[in-house]
Amino acid sequence: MSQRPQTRDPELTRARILDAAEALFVEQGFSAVKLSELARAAEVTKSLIHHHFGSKEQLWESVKNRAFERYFTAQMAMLEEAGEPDAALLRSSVEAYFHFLRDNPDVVRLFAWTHLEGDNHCGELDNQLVGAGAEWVRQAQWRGLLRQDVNPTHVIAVFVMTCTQWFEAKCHHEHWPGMGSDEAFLEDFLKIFMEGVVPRG
Amino acid sequence: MSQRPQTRDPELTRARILDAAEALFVEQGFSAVKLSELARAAEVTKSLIHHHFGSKEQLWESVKNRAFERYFTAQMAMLEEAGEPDAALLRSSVEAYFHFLRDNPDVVRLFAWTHLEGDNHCGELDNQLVGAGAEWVRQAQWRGLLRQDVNPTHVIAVFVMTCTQWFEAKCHHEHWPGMGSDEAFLEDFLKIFMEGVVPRG
DNA sequence: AGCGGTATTGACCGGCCGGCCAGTTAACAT
DNA sequence: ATGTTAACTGGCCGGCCGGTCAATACCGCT
Repeated sequence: MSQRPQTRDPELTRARILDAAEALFVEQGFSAVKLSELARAAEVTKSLIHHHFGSKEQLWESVKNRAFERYFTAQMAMLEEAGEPDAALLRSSVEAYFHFLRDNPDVVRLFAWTHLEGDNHCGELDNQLVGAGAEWVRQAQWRGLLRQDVNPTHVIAVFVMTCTQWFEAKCHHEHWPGMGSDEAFLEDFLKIFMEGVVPRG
Repeated sequence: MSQRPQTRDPELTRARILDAAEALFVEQGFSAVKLSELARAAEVTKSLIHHHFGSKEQLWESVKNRAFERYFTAQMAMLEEAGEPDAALLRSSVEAYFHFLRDNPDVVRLFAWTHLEGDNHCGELDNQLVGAGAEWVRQAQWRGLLRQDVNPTHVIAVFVMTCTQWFEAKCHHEHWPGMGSDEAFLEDFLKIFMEGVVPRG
């Protein structure tokens, strides 16, 4: 049994607890996680968890806060990189979002858990993101680059939900007959989506 | 306290337990449900639950089996009603699926729980459904009624996943700025989807 | 050096969880 | 009537859950 370092580092301890908690909560869900298990995983005592976070529930809140903050800043960064709105940029935004979810499965599962809890925790942050995305679509519509008879928020919603569900329900449809790889599906989705949002020729 | 009827009816008892269990599991998830609570809700003793179902886990399996069977037969009935494949029928199939989910929120949550558990429980049944749907799309493609450069299974997947996520993540996006009602979203999704799957004119 | 504060520990607690079992009662076949 | 089977009950149990608390170890400040 390797001894813990003698020096104290409360921030590192908090981070270790948060990391272990995120892994377990994301894997098993809030009520299935046992504090004893979590303490073992984080290599701290149970009491220390209570000392730093108060209760299991507050810890769960902290985990969600931290993860959503990460999600939000990543998305905002992507959004700010975007330049002039046009169809090609919409396509690459969808690709970027899809690949972000692929590379961050924890975020996907966290969303799923909060959906089931009816938790709209990341509400304000998300409203900002969606608002910015919708505004972006609206500008492209004004310029005649996207069809104008659809609600811009719905355009965002369609691709966000398709990408999200692709990864949330992976275990469900990955064995469907004829189903392709991540990239093959994205390719076909983009064919349908892009053809559906450009103005009718 | 109303007395239970003196006559015995094991099937009714089983059904009562299954009903109560479905309600609780769907609401709270497997590990958050307590057998004592379930017994109270079903108006039976805890022992009786074990007598009929063995364990909490087996009960959860039974609940899922029953619910997925219902889902499967409903979907199969809808599929068999479908006639000649064409674009209009695809549209009405999407509408039917969307409204089915709207009217069966338990099914939606059940799917979400099983996704998080990595449970591919309804695998075989679903493969049949998806296979039939994809075959239907393939025929429409042969006849030139749908574009031929997309995987038929992906066409099914796109609309199934969008509809599913719309209801699974309702609490998440229902407050997004500019988001419309169920029907308004379905309308816009269909505009995009249908325009995306018909052959380019 | 001495002190205050807090990070950290381990022992402990009340409560309740899922599950079990011995016993009772209704249904039914003969 | 009587024996058999299975539905049903109440009481109980071992274990572990989240949480508490007094005691200790370490750090920063003066």
